[in-house]
Amino acid sequence: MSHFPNHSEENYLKVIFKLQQKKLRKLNNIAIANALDLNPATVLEMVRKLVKKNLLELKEDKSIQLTEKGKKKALLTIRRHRLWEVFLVNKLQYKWNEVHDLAEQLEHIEAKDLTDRLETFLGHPVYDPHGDPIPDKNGKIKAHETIALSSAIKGKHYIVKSFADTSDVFLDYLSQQEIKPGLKIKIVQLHEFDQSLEILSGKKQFQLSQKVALNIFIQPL
Amino acid sequence: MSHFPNHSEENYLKVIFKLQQKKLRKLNNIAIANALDLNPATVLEMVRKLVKKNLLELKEDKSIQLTEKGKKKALLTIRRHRLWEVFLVNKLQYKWNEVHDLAEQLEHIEAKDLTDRLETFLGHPVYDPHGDPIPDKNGKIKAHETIALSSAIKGKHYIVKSFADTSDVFLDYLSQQEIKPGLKIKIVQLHEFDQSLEILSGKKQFQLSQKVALNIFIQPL
DNA sequence: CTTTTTTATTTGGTATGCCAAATATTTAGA
DNA sequence: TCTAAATATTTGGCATACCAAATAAAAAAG
Repeated sequence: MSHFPNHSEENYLKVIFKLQQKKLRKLNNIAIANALDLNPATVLEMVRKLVKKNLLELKEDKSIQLTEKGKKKALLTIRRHRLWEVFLVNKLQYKWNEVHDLAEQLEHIEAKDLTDRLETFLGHPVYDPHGDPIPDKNGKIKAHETIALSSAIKGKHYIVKSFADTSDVFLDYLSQQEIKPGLKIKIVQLHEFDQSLEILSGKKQFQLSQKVALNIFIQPL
Repeated sequence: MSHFPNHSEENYLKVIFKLQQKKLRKLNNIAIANALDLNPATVLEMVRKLVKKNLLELKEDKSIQLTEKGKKKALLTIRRHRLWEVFLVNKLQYKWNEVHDLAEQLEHIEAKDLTDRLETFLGHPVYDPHGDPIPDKNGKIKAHETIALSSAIKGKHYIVKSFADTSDVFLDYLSQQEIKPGLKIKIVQLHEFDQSLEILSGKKQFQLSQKVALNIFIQPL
């Protein structure tokens, strides 16, 4: 039996998709290595393999890009990930900040129909518990018109939609502060000195660092 | 990320447990190799590794046996497998004969609480869709001294232990009637005509069809 | 334009889990 | 008991997916 060769491959594609979205300069091996916590030599090997499989391509400037095929594969993995997250939160009563790692395992399970059945069972959810949109069965994703909290305007009202960072530490922090998708906030004060902001939600007012604000996506209300 | 080393190991333990149950003479490498469709040399290697890990032991006659530790691990894997099968059939509407391979993948997923949450979500099923009993969280398979409610005796007191049918419709029905494990009941009346029964629980009295009674397991109080 | 730093690549190595084929050992049949 | 068949074991190899360390090449800085 082949040893779940899709796991590694899918993780690479998913990470590359996410890095591409961030549009940080040109995407290189080291960025991928950092994101996956791997050695650059390892990444190089895999990138070559994925190029051979027509899932990645190298542009003239040597930056790494997903092909259409690779992008679709990445999006279908993301789809599975997000649907499982919905399952874990809505059905198994996990907290929204606890499910990432578990979904990371479940996303690689492949079986005829599984994802679509899961989607049906969950009632065709459009967003996962972190507020991120769930790609459809063709890998199409609804682009939501969110902005980073760090670029919010003083005095305006917003609704929290989703988060850029999915690490445990960040999600724990958010859950401690009771910040979650759907939270309605008002920007009370912007501090130029350290780019931190003061925010009002209901009667609770709190201050967020720039680092945090960069990782929270909001929409104007 | 560790490379899911538990997959192989768990498959060996599970298969060995099942072969042991069949009590075919003494269990040897070739039997395991056949069951897993592997080369005997491969099995030998793994058996040695599992002996080193105190999951298997070799008896004087060189037959392969699970240790207590190994047996427990096997049973917990079987538990996960069977619970996922229930999920796939009852929630995702797969047919009972379609789910084995998929459950084979799901059973290896490990996360704090996952199995117990799944069990709760599924309504503490006692049998999987194939009619096999599901081990509890300690790896114990209930050698049940329960009887079906349909064979209860008039006037006696019982406690509801489990259910044979774990389908949504049945579980919904039970929850409407507020019947769940732990409920104490008294048999008020047996109707010979249709084999239905009248039951008293606290101050609430209700009638259950034979079909329902066949699917409820009870113990004398 | 040269030096330094960063990035890419090569090389040799690891672990897991698998294989086929050769050899040794055990068991059982005659 | 001797031999044939079954089983166990050894040996050398393969693929995947990783690594560290050395080297080469490219990019940035001076």
